[in-house]
Amino acid sequence: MNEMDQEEIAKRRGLYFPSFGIYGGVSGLYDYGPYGSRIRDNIIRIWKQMMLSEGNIAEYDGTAITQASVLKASGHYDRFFDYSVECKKCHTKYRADHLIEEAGFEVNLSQSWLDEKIRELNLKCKNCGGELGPVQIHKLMFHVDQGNDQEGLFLRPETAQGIFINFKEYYRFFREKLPFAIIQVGRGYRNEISPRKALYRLREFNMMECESFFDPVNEKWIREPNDKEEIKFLTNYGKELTMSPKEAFDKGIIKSQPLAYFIGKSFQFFLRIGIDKEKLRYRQHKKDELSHYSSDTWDAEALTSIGWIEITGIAHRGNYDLSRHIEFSGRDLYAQRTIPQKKVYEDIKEIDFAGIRKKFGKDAASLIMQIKEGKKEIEINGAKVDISEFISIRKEEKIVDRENFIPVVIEPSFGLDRIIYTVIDHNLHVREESGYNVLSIPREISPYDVAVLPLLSNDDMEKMAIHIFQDLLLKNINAIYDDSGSIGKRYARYDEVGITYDVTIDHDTLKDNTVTLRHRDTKEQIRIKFDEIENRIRFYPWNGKIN
RNA sequence: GCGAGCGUGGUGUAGCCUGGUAACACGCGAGCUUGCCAAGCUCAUGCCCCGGGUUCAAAUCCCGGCGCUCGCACCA
Repeated sequence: MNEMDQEEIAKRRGLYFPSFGIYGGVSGLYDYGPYGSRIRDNIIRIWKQMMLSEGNIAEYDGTAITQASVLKASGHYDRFFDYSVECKKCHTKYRADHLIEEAGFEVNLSQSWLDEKIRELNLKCKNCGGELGPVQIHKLMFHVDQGNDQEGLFLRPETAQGIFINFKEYYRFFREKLPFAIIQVGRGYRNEISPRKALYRLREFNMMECESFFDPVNEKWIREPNDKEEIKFLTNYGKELTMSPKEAFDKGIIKSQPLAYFIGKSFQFFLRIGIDKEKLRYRQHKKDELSHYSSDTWDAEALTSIGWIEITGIAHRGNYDLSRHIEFSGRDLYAQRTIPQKKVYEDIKEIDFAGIRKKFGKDAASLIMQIKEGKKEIEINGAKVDISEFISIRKEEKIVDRENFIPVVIEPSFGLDRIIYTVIDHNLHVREESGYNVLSIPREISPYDVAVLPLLSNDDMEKMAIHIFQDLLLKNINAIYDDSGSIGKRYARYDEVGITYDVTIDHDTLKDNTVTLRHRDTKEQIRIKFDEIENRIRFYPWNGKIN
């Protein structure tokens, strides 16, 4: 299936389409239509269900509008600018900060500094030796004008930060035991310079993120990594390996147990929603490719008609985020671990308030305040006063069996839109015999459970079909009804948007309440009583094969 | 942001060079066909990205804007 086919079908069939179409659209913004929205929701539902079924994962839902101070702590505020220079002669573009780094200098991220440094070092175009133009700035975060934060507000460039900020809420929720994880499904916003390729690079996009927290001395998830599935790995040395995540961890290819665990988990998720495992690999980031905070990152990449694309990143973020938020907010975002009991002696300062009051009278209040502030030199009206006789230090014995630490984080982060693109790419086929399209996505993510179709458009059959349609709706089955055009045309219509089953009402239905159940992939049909439909599409879904 | 190409019914395209009634296929709708895999027939619906200019006349030529595709760069 080539790239244009997907976009054409997506537009024509209501999977997704450019936003604000009647006004010409805005690049990098796409809407999901009637079928696309349902596929998307089904994928989210499965993902949440798989994650929450771990038992020690809880859900979070934060706002997209974010205080500048959060993004200063996270590092986005400083790093979400691109500084570029362009060669005046051959128009090759460079990152200004990269040029200076390559010249061996520490970079100070300000536009004027970069500009001056390039002149000072007399840097030239690497391509043609031409003179470089002025340093240009590109803001990669959307700014929201307003808010009481002096810097204004921003749309979040990732959903993760809200989770880190609320770490303590969840730490309490999990009764102060690690490991646990927090998931969030939501939108992120990046002001891409040139969004491209439909759902591949968007300005507003859907993410499904999971932040899992560990004690660094016991970095271990509650379950073992998958040892059943053979997965293709591409290491940062460029070596290709095929093995299970468990084996990859045991052999030290993946250094972190939870990282291996979530690779396995994500793999099972991908298979379940219909991604082709032959077109899936996990590629380790090279040293120079790693984010500023990460010591190891593996990207799940899918081979699609636009090449290998990153659909999920599983990153070891260390304790970067929490330690930054501790530093910037001054708040306690520590976890605690139990340690062997030990005795600690603490100095307790005892102050003889009565004695001070007796000696200094009305000046006592000022003195006591100064003592409490911890001042070394106590004075009254500029004159030093000796108050040592009123202060005594007492040693107190204390038993300590807990200590603070900053948890480390493993983050699997799923790019939902790219995943949807990949699922469609991997499942959209052209029927050889007819040349028509079939979207063979798994039943679980089908936009509707079933299409209800009268064979003929006559009153009796339509009446019966609508009756069956209503009955299915009452059973909470997502059914869609259609009596337009010929039966073959309708089958083709629903095959193309991935609906797995069609129920057809024909002459026999009127006589004996049976219908035919057709399967999208095999085009086979079986005849069943209409009150068995639910059973055969929900509880014991028919696989489309006739014995 | 630069360079190149492009923007015509719901979708895919022709027409543009050489200005003069906008075309084809599919789709969608109504009907006939009583038919199980986009069948056929009849009828109907519906389009020149936006703004300005040139001209008697602009889908067509010119300018600007917006958008798309590819390449460069970017992808934190």
